[in-house]
Amino acid sequence: MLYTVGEMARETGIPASTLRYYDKEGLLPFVERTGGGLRMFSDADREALTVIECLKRSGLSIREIREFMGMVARGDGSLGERKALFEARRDAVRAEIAQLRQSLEVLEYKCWYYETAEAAGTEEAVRKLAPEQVPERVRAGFAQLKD
Amino acid sequence: MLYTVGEMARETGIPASTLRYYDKEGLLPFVERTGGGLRMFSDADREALTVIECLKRSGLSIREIREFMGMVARGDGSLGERKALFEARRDAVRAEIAQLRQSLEVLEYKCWYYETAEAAGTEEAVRKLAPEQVPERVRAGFAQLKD
DNA sequence: TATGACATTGAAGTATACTTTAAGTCAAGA
DNA sequence: TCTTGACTTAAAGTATACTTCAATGTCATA
Repeated sequence: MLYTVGEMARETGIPASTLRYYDKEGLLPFVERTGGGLRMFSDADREALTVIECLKRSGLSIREIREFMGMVARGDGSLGERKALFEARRDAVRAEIAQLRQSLEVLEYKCWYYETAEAAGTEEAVRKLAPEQVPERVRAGFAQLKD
Repeated sequence: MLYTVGEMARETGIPASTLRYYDKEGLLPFVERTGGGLRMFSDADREALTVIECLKRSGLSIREIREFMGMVARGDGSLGERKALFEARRDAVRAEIAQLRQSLEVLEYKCWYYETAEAAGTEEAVRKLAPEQVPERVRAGFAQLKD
C-alpha cells in the first residue's frame, strides 16, 4: 500500500507539513517519489513514523533521530549502537514514567485539597490540617510538598 | 527559613536564571524582597515551586501557570476553578503515562529486536520472523508497529 | 568600612520544532 | 484536453522557554 503525504497525514494524525519537515530533516530517507516528484509513503515508512514518534516521546531531538537514521543506513555494522540507543531510550521512558507518577501524587493531593476546601467554602481550614488528617491515599503527594 | 535566589536554586535544582524568569513572568507573586531589592524565598515559595514543576510536567505553559496564580490571588472565589484545573491536569498526566507505556512497549520490542539481530550478526533473519516467533513479552510493541 | 560573593535589571540571544506563505507543478477524472 | 485538488519548494514566520550579557547594586564578614 502506498500513500501520498496527505493520506499519510490522515493515517497517522501527523500534519502533512510536519511529514515534509521530517523528510527535509532526514528522518524519512526511504520515502519514494513518483516521476513527477510527489512523495509516496509505504507501510514501512508508516512503521518508521511510529518508531520516530516513540523516539520523540522518549526525549530524542530531531537531530538525534536523524543520527539514528544514519545508523540504519550504515547497516548491520551499527546494530550494537542501535541496540544501545533503544536501551537508553527505554530506560529514559521508564524514568519519565516514574517522574510523572511522582507529579501525579502531588496533583492527586491537590485535587483532594481543593475538593475539601470547596466543600468547606474556604482554604483556611484545609491549609491548617495536620498531616495525619490528610487521607492516606493522597499523603504521598502531601509529603512531597512538605518535606 | 529564608533563601536567596542562589540558595533556592541549590535547594530545588532549578537554575537561578530560571527562578528570576519565573518571577518576572508572574509565577512567584509571593516572593518577598529585602530593603535593597534582593529576593527572599520562603518555604511556601519552595512548595509553590514544587507545584509549578508538577503543573509544567503535566503540560501547562508558563502563561497558563500564571493564570493559575491569578486564581490563587483571587482567593476562595476561585476554589472551584482551581479544583477543575488540578483535576484536568491529573487526567492529562494519567493519559500521558498511558501514552508513555505504549511507547515503552515499542521500545522494548525494539530492544529485543536489536538484541536478537546483534546475536545473529544481521537484521535480515529477525525482520523475517513471523509474529508467533516474537516473544510474548514484546509482542504488544510488535503489534503496534505492524497493525 | 572595605571587600567579595552574590544579587539586580532590561535586553538581546539561543534552541527547538514546527507552520505558513507564495509561486508554481502534478495527476486523476469529466 | 482541461480542470481541480493536492502536491512541490525555499524561505520566512511563530511559539515557547529559557540563558546570557553588561552594567550596577546589596550585604555579611573580616
